[in-house]
Amino acid sequence: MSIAKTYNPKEVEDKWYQFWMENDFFKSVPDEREPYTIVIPPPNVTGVLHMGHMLNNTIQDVLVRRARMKGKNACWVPGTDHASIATEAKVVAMLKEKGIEKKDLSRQEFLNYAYEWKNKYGGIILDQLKKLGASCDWDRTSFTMDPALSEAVIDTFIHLHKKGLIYRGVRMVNWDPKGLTAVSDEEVIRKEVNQKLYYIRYRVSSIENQETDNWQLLTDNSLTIATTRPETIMADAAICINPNDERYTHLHGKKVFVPLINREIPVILDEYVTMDFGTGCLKVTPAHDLNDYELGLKHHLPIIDILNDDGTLNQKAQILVGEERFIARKKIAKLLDEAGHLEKVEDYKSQIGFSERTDAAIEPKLSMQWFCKMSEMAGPALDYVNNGDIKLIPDKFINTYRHWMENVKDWCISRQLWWGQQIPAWYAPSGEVVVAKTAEEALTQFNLKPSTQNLTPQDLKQDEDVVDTWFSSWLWPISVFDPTVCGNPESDGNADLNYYYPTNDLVTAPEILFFWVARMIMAGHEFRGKAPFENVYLTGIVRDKLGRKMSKSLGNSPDPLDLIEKYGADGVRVGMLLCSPAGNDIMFDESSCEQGRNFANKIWNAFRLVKGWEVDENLSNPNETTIAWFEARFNSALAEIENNFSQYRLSEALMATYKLVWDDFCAWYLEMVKPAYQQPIDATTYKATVQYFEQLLKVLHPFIPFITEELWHDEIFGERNERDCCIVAQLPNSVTSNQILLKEIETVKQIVSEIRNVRNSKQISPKEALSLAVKVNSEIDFKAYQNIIFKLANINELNFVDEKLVGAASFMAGRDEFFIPLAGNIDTEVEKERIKKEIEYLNGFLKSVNAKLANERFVQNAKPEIIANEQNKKADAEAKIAILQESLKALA
RNA sequence: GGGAGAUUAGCUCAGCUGGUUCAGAGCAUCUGCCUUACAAGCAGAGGGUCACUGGUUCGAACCCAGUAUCUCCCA
Repeated sequence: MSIAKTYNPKEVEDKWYQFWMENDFFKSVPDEREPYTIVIPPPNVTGVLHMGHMLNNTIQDVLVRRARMKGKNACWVPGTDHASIATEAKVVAMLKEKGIEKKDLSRQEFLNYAYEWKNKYGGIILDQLKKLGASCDWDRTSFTMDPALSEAVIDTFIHLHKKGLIYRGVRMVNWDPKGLTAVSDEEVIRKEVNQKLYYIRYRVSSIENQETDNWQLLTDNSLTIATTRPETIMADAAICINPNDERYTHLHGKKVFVPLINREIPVILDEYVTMDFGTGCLKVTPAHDLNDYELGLKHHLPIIDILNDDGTLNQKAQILVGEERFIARKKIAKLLDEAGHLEKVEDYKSQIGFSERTDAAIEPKLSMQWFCKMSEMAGPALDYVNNGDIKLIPDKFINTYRHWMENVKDWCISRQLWWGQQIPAWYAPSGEVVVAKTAEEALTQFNLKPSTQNLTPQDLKQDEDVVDTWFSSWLWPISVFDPTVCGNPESDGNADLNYYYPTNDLVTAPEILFFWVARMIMAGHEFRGKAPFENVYLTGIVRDKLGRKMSKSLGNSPDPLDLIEKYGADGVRVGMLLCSPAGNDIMFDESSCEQGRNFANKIWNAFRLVKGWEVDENLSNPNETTIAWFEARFNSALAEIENNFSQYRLSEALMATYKLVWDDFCAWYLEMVKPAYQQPIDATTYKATVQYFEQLLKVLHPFIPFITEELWHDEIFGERNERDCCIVAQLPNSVTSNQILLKEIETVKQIVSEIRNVRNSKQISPKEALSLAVKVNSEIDFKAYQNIIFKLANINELNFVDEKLVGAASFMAGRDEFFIPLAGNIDTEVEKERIKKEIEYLNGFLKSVNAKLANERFVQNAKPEIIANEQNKKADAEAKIAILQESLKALA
């Protein structure tokens, strides 16, 4: 049966994935082996696979497969997070299409729809990972809203509240008026927007000292402020000026009237105000601006909130009540103008925050929220990284991590949504609140207080809000194994947790270093007293080849499944890994997948060659040297690959593997041992080659699992028992390799190349056999390599000579001189020129070496081995020059 | 505005503790080849003032300072 000339991934990938699953090769249960654990960064349950996931999960799979093949009990836990905002938005949109409004549903009805949606679409992304070959233990698939994991979240909330680390407070949050929820800083996208800067005059209530030298800004007893948000003047609590601003010293201690509503507010002094921005007078609106809020706190200003949750103006605004904020802005500009308060309007560009989910302009808003105190937890979390218990890869991220942890702000954990874990806080009719797991427990707590006794369960109302999704995912490395220890740090934990935790590696993106990685470390410390992982491998952002971030809106992201369809999963994996050193953004170009596909095809064809060989037991082995060489080469490459992995240099490990297979094995080894067309091969060489092939499949497997598994089961490798599969084969350990042999074969390769060059330049066909003579000046025994040279360079005789050959093409390899007699085919002038050039080069080299050695300070300061090295170089160059000069003489 | 990082071949990147002529790899390009494993291939070749300017050193792509450009994070 003939094998296809090109490898067809489609025919084999699904088959082997199925096979691995059926045989439970991904499954892990605790045993006596050393565990190797990765928890997946749970993708958003609403998500579909994008290139970022591809990169991230390819890396994880390489690490997991490699660990498995090193005899560890490898466990990769998959799962998804419930992504409250994104999912709720999707469900709301879906309901809307059906003509159902969220506000018409009860909480439970809404959740039923949401679960229905999740059950239908929530697994898509995990199925896509299977196409990539991800060897996750699917039996362990977790979801952040699984009952047990949700309970862990609630228990954690109660635990931290008890410890005083969770509190309720009025704080400035990023309010999404469209989504009607607070969003985290990370969910706010800043964009530059063209705006207007309105210059508004406020009347000063009394001016005692009119001896001012700046009347442009102070006409008619007024001052002028510049603002982009004129609709918020009704919420003004003060005007702030810089105390050092000499233009305004006369305003110290004065009051002004807010235009249109004529409310009197004070002029306050603070160096916070930039004197050269706008007019140097700042309106302070504590309820609607974060900086103003802080200024307000500092100066004890009242907080006047004039906005409703949906972004319309409320009663406190006194005017334009009920108008939407942007409409109100236009209207108030008109009103101000009509009343003579609007001095001028300028165009102005500034950064505005938009909700990642709804794209509504974020409104800074004071709101009653639940917060998690970060200062106490940040300390230990920082220590783990500072003292090296957790390594960030690459370590340049330590600075960023440190900076963030040292300036950590409290975490707003409540979200005004239904999809998520409902906050376990219960309110009495009086408004008093207790935190408890159930209404009954809450009742017990209330009954202990004199002010809230004799309540019935019906009197209690649970907090409407849910907790932030990150409040689930920070427990992830623990809760996927044993959710019950969350909130119960004194618990011993189950067998799984004790075996798998702490996990080994976490592979994630640097942009969530803080709000996920750091918080997992906090939670790990809180509940286990141990960091959740040892290494954090930070991948880059996948960009297109123009350097733009891949995004749906730009449409510049290829569909990963299309890529797999086109290049095979193995090809895409190689393509992703080749261009992705840790921590660097990757400029993704489809051509790298093509390279990956070509690589798989190369392996396929190497296999076809070997498979096509017929063995003749009577033949003796002519390839002893070659076989020994590849053994050495394989081991030295293995050591290099090992070293790359130990430093998480995956792209380099792959490249080393790629070269080992393509260059060393295919281009050299196979060419060296390959019998002539339709000739049989000797048994020893065949056996060695098949064995090497099998070893290479193992080394390749973590990178390209499908083709390696496919080939693994071919009959050339002999009868295999059922569980003898590439995925669980054990990687060989590198043993010391024969360095002399490695070096000498390098010389042999050079000789072959030189002969090919001679053919090329003299236009001699590769089919025409040539004769070779060598004048040996080194220790190398070329007899041992004769066969190789004969075969690869089509040489039919090798003569050992003591004198230079005249009328021959010549070259040097190391110190040895080689001649190819080519009667009448040698242009001595060209030859002389070539040799002269080489001498010139060597002289230049020698000069630089001599200069070093003649330098007293070099000889004094440099390390002895470096000096010895220079002396070697000198001797070597001198010897070569001598030989070349003789050659020159011989030609003359 | 504050902080972090980057700048090496056309592209993507290595270059560890300053020490071989150290300037590398892969891809791309160019020139030959349809040599029965592979044209998704084979054999060759070209290509760089290591962003710039100074400094330290016997010696700098590497260390230091400044400049320029870019990226990211925070405000």
